Amino acid sequence: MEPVITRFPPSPTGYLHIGGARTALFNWLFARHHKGQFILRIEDTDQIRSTDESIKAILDAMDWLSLDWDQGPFYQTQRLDLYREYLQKLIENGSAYYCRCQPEELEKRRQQASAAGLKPKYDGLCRNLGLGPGPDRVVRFRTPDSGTTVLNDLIKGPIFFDNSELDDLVLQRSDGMPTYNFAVVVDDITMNVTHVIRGDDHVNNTPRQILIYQALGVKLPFFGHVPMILGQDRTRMSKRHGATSVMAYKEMGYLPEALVNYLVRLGWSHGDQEIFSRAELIEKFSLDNVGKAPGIFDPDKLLWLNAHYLREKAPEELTVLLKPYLKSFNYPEKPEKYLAKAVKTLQPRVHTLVELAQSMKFYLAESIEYDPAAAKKFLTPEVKEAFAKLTGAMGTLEVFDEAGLEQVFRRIVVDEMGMKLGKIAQPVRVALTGMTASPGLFEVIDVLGKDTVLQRMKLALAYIESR
RNA sequence: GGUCCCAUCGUCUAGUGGUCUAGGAUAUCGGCCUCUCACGCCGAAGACACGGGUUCGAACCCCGUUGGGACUACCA
Repeated sequence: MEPVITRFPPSPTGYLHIGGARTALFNWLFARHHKGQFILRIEDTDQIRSTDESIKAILDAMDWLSLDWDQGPFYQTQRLDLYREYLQKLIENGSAYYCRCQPEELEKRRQQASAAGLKPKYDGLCRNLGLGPGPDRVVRFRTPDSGTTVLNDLIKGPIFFDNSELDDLVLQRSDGMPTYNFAVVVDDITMNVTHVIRGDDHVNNTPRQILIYQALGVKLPFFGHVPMILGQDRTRMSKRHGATSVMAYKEMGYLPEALVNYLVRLGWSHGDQEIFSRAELIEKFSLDNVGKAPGIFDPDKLLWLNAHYLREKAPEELTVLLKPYLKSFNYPEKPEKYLAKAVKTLQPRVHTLVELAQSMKFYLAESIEYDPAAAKKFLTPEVKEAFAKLTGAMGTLEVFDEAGLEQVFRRIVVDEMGMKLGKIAQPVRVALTGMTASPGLFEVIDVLGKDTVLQRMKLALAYIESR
């Protein structure tokens, strides 16, 4: 069995989007599963729209997702000789011909044709003129006008196309650049690609490509067309459906493993399993379990997965990842150990790194602000006595840890004062965090440390006095 | 318009003729846990688009209808 070779061929006309990332991922997984190779190829033959920034953005995103390639990146603009060589073969064997029709005329004739109720395909004007090269001339493929082309799709099964429906597509533009359908074929042939896995928006291109393979007398690769990812309104994902750029998810505080897990499960499944490690993915991924129906991108489920992976991370590791996000909030610097301890208490309560950074505020800021409603409700004269006693008791504590703290609280509040712990926990929480929702009270006290806790308790006492 | 693809809870999906009074996940709602909020646990509600066949028997096979999507460039 020949080794599997897959490829991901983005065109550098923008950032890597969610759909492209999934295609890349499927190709990567398929190659890794079969212990084959994964190629990265930059399809930059559209010189007007291709940019270096886009190339960098795509590479960055691939890197963030840990999708490494074994060959490339190859650039089509550096392979022009190859396309010319293959084009010559087609011209020589009569499968391609020069055409001098100009874009404007073509457009006009297309409109006339559809006005007359005909297919707006190329009318074959230059087909048998025997034209040679010349300025403003393109090379077209001579599509058979009868017969059927079969695409045996790995995902969708056999699909039949009448060749008469296809027209004579342009192979080489008047500027000498190959067009997509031609360059892909030449590249996939010369790179020995065995499996072409791509979005099913390419299904209709495939018969044209198959015809080119055949005209070249070359063996076909396997094709697998993956259904598209749709937005909430069931149309193709685009900017108006929210963030579509992979890197935008990084900025929003998502973990690459969450995005990968989400993307792979959108269109592929393995029984009832939802969570997959990278190793499991490689082991279990198969085209057989890729569905045929398009999927709608569901931000809620992604968020859930992200929260899941956030919870799984070791606090120290998460702290490292959190640093850049913390920075954007301009908090005072704190030691790594302190950060990790604080992170640990917040981990199960947040969904993104941004949310985590945001919720670190009461641990990091010099002073806290009371939520007005919370202060009004909980920082009242009736907790004064308890606050005073608690502050005093905590001040004398030798070991300032969770268990000891809880003991002190229970002794004073429950035993001595005969109150329910809950009655006093909320006010203390407000005094320490400014909010009514936070990690466990004793965890918070433990992380904050004696000095800060006593200081904030005294501040709260003063606040109560002043109202 | 033409060509092609698709169709199970709101969403992602399991399901490949009988085990389906259709399973899981997410989202929603309720309860438990509890110092709050989360996490976690338990529970509720929620789907085979429709119509014909084939068959002893269809979510599963066939046809049609409807609905949705993609493509229809000297873009990829």
